[in-house]
Amino acid sequence: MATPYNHKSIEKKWKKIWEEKPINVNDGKKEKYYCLDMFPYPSGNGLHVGHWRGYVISDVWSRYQIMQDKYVIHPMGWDAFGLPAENYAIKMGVHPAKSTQENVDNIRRQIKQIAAVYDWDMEVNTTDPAFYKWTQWIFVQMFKKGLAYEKEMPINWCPSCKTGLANEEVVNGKCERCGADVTKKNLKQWMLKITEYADRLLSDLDKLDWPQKVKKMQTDWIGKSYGAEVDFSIDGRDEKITVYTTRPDTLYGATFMVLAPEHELAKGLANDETRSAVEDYIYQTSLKSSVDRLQDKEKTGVFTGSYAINPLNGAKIPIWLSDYVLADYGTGAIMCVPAHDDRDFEFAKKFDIPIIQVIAKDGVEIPDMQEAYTDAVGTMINSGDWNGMESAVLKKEAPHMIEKAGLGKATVNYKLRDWVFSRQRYWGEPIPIVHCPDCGCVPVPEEELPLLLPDVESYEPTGTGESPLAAIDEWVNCTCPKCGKAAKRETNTMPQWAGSSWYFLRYVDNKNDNELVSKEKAHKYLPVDMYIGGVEHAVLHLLYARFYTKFLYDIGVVDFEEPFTKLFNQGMITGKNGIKMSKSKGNVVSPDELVEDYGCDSLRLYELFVGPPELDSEWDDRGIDGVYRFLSKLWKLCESHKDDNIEPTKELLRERHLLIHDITTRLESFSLNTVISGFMEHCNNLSALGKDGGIDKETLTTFAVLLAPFAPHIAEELYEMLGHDTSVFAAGWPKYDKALMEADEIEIGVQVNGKMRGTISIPKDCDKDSAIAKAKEMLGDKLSGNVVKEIYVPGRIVNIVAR
RNA sequence: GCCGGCGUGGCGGAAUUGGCAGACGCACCAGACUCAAAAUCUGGCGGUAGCAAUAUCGUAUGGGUUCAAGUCCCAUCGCCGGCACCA
Repeated sequence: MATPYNHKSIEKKWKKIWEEKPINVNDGKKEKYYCLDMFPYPSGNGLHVGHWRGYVISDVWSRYQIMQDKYVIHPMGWDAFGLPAENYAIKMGVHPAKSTQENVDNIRRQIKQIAAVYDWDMEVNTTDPAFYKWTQWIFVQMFKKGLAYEKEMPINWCPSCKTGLANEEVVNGKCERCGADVTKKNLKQWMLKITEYADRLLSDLDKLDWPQKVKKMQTDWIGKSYGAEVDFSIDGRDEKITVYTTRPDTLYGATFMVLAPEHELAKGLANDETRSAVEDYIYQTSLKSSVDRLQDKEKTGVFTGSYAINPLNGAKIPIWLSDYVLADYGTGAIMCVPAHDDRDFEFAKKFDIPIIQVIAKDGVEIPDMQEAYTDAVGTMINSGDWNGMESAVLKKEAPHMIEKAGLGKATVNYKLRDWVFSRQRYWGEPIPIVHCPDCGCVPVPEEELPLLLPDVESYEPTGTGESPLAAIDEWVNCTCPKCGKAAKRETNTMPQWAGSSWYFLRYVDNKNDNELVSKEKAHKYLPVDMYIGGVEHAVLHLLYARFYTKFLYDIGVVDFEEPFTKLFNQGMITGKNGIKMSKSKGNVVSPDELVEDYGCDSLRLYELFVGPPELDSEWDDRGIDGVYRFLSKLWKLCESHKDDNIEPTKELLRERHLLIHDITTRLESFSLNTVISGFMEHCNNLSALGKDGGIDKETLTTFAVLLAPFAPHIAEELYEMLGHDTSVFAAGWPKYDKALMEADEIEIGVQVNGKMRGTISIPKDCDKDSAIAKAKEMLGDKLSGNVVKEIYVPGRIVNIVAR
């Protein structure tokens, strides 16, 4: 009696068995493999099919490693502090601790449906005091090393989220979280000196097996450039202004200088005549949001009334202020060479400033210049001693020449800025610092950590730049740990990235009260071998986590400098027409019903089958029927196998080894969508081959074993049905034999002048003459004219060139 | 503006990296089973011409290299992503 494929009973059965007898065991001898998902923040909406994809990919990969006899570390946790969680709680009118807990429970339930081999004993939650004790501890260590410092400066401010933001959180002048226009606000902030690690963060990218795209994004974000700082004296004054330039070769062409309006000397350079205009310009600039400042296409500026002296030739050049110069990059002041820089050219044209060419393009000065010549290609002119030199050579040598002459120094600059680390919000780790009137900033003693986030009724953001914690007197008022005098606590909290910058270290030792992670376990189980998640964290989380890891390496906590050896970015699953799934668009597909109707195995396969895992894919519910039919077909094929004594035919044996080969090579290269199509194709082939004599047990068993990482429940069931009494995951990964994959007779294409004209069947090791002869025989009178050339590529093609 | 990536049937997508374009699946069409439908099974499914064998065109567009190009080179168009006054 044939029974149809019943996903419900099969999946229920094997979930229970795995719970009783886990398939992933640490016997202390096996090689470890750490496969990590980017942990989710517990949103109130639960998971949709897009979230599933990443978890299915990582689970397939983990199960494959288990079948390679490795002990796989595959943990899951919750990034539960931060803005999204807090905003959700405000909306629902509950305390974030409560809503976060509920959301975690719901998502954990959904993730368990995936039937992933997560080790739930390793679970972490960034809002757990036993966890954030160490988030705070790391901050204290950074403070002690001078890497965490306080600074008052204009920072990015999101008026909607009512908090300061890091540079990385501002996307096109808008808040990364809510999309509101970011403004500037002058606030005293905690900063982390990530710039101290800029060079290592850049150079160590070479060591990583990461997508080129992500490496490039980090490289660009760090933005290293080589150049020179050049000192210009101010005419009639003692002060000097230092500018940064990457084109010191064009120094003779500087015809003016521009300072950022925020530059400390800006105001002082004005004279009685220019003072009101200068002060007005500085004031107007301060009102502009970063969006306005970005979008202003027309250059604006004001002449200060002062002049700088070009150190090379003593030329007097006017000093201007303009908001196209950034205060926080380089020195906040630039020398302007309009002939060889687009922005300077535009500015010079608008304000009628002279343009002096110093590089002769193709050996001549450009007559009637309409745009700047920005290439460093050509011979120097109008440049005193430098005349006749090659610009490209001079560009490299000039910084050292300038340094030697005492006019400045060769220097390197980065676009990367220090990390604004304070948030004026409630739902985050309190920064463990006490402000003492006598001792200044004093860290909370390590034995007093964690510094608990006080439980309060009202936690909504104030919008004033003060944290909600500032209103809780009994928490704020404390005594200085150093001198015992009355003092006040720091009231800002940490950004969401604080916990996610190191959580992957904690999984392997999540109950350790004495250390962030024991040296032994860190050495044994880390770093992460495979990290899987969306590309949206390319410069945020991934840069911060690398920074934290390098710091922890420097203070001896871990013995590796890079946290994630290999990175895989899965593409997004979108709704119809590539529209991002969202509740407001009403195009969210929940996995819950699909699991109910088709089963976890089918949904797992379909998540992979929709498209290449690294690309975005549009979700279409109808397609899941295809994978369900495939599983049903396979089920029937195995169920109809009754005779274990069937010997495989040569064709079946070949099919078996081709199957192993195809699945293994495609899985190894992460081409998971073609793994699934490969299963379907070979299932169809087997079905055809087995029509007469049936299929041998070994071939069907091999199919079940290969399918195990992808559709684990049905694989176990089929494996058992075929008469095996151990788990399919203990079967070991099948090996293919190349010799058995080859057929004796192969079919190859025959072309005449490169056009397909038919096929011939020849022995696999057929020599050229016989192949050509056979091809000509097949072609008959289709071949006309004189044969000029005969091409035979064994196993591929015959091409006859005739005129 | 600069830097990446991509462009293949009605749709999602394959193509051993230069060697039979459209695997696999969805949708669709026809047939079988059925009183009927669903499910299932069998077959078909890029365009044009033809009853057909077959011919011919065809991987965004135009050129090139090659015995052979979806794949390599040059130019153009379109879409997506990143950065965006970083001197």
